[in-house]
Amino acid sequence: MTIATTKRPRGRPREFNHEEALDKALHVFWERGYEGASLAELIDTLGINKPSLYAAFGNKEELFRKALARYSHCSVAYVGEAMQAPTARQTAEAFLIKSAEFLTDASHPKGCMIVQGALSCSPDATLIHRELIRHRNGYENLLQTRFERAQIEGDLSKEANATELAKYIATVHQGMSVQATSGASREGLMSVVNLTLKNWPA
Amino acid sequence: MTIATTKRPRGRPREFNHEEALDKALHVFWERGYEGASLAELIDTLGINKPSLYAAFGNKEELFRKALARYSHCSVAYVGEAMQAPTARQTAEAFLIKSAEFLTDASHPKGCMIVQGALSCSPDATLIHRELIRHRNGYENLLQTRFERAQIEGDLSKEANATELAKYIATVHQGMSVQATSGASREGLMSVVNLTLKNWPA
DNA sequence: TTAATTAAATACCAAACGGTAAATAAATAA
DNA sequence: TTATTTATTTACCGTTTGGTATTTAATTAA
Repeated sequence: MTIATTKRPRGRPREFNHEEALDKALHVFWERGYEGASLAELIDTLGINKPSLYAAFGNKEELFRKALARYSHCSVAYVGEAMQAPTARQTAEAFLIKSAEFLTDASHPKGCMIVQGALSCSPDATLIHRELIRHRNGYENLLQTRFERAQIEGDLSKEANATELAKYIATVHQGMSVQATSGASREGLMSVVNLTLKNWPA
Repeated sequence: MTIATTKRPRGRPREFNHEEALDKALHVFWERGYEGASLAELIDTLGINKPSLYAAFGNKEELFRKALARYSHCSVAYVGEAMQAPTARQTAEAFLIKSAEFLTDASHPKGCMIVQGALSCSPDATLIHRELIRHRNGYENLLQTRFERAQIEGDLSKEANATELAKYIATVHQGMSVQATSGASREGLMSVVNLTLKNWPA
């Protein structure tokens, strides 16, 4: 009698780890963007061949969407945490400081995939282009909602404009992503963060 | 006797205007990015055929570089003007306000080509990627030099950090470019500009 | 009129693109 | 053992990519 393991599925077992492969795909898309990532580089990096990739993840666009979901849930998890900071000011601070660290982290490509995955692109990438815009708007709305809550809770002046404040923070974050891709250091980004937070509404 | 015109060159005259064609190419690269712009779309927009394009401009990379030069000299001329404002504060203000207008101008693609022309890209675009980084750094250095001059001239506090201030303004500009491409309005960008200038060092 | 020069037009090139059909291999179920 | 199921492998598909050789047309110089 063998040890009770999870029951194996019916046919030939796949020889690669699904999540590890998705993680590798994410890194390729992260560095190259949606269109800049070729299927050739993807299968080369994943170490599997094309039909296996298609069987496991669908086509290139579906693979990108799955990589994007993983990116959102894992890599950019710090955004959600920042929203839980006790005040609006601390939320903005946590979001920007964590961003400065994340965007220059040596363990993965520089910059933010949601910002740069399909900014200028051919008509073929229109759907992904729009999807990433929706994601960026989503994060901006998260900030706005958090700031509105802060106005109700009293730690942010009612004279402040939550919408404008959210767009300001989001814009700085997006600019920091471009800076990171251009080779800016973590210290360089932190100086931007400090200047940005200097004029927080009283 | 005919009117004295500019002497015609030797062979068959070209049937298109060189600068107009370059301008059209610029718009394609501006919207699509370097890699997202296909030769097919370029020759279709320019209304000439491939061999004519190659004879007039070299290959795709050279065409991009020439379009980029035109972009720098014409479209982004306002940057140089902003540097001539009487104070550092007025320079930053002029630069950001003009940027908000430029990035959302309806007469050309949204966003800044120097920011988005080749941000995430395949290895084929490495040289253009680096060229655009050099351009961005160039503008940042322009700001820094202007702010250092202001410290000598006395309209900017010597306790301010010109390098950090320049990076801050450049970062906001780059973020505004992403915002414009994502559909942000001119008013939205202006609110970012106002918040950015709010904390200008006394 | 002819030769020389330059541009435009047609047709073509190899390579890379995203994507798949068909054959083979490895596992479980009966 | 055999049938069934699923994954891997190989080979291939049509299309698009950036880039050219060749032919034809339009102009000036002689």
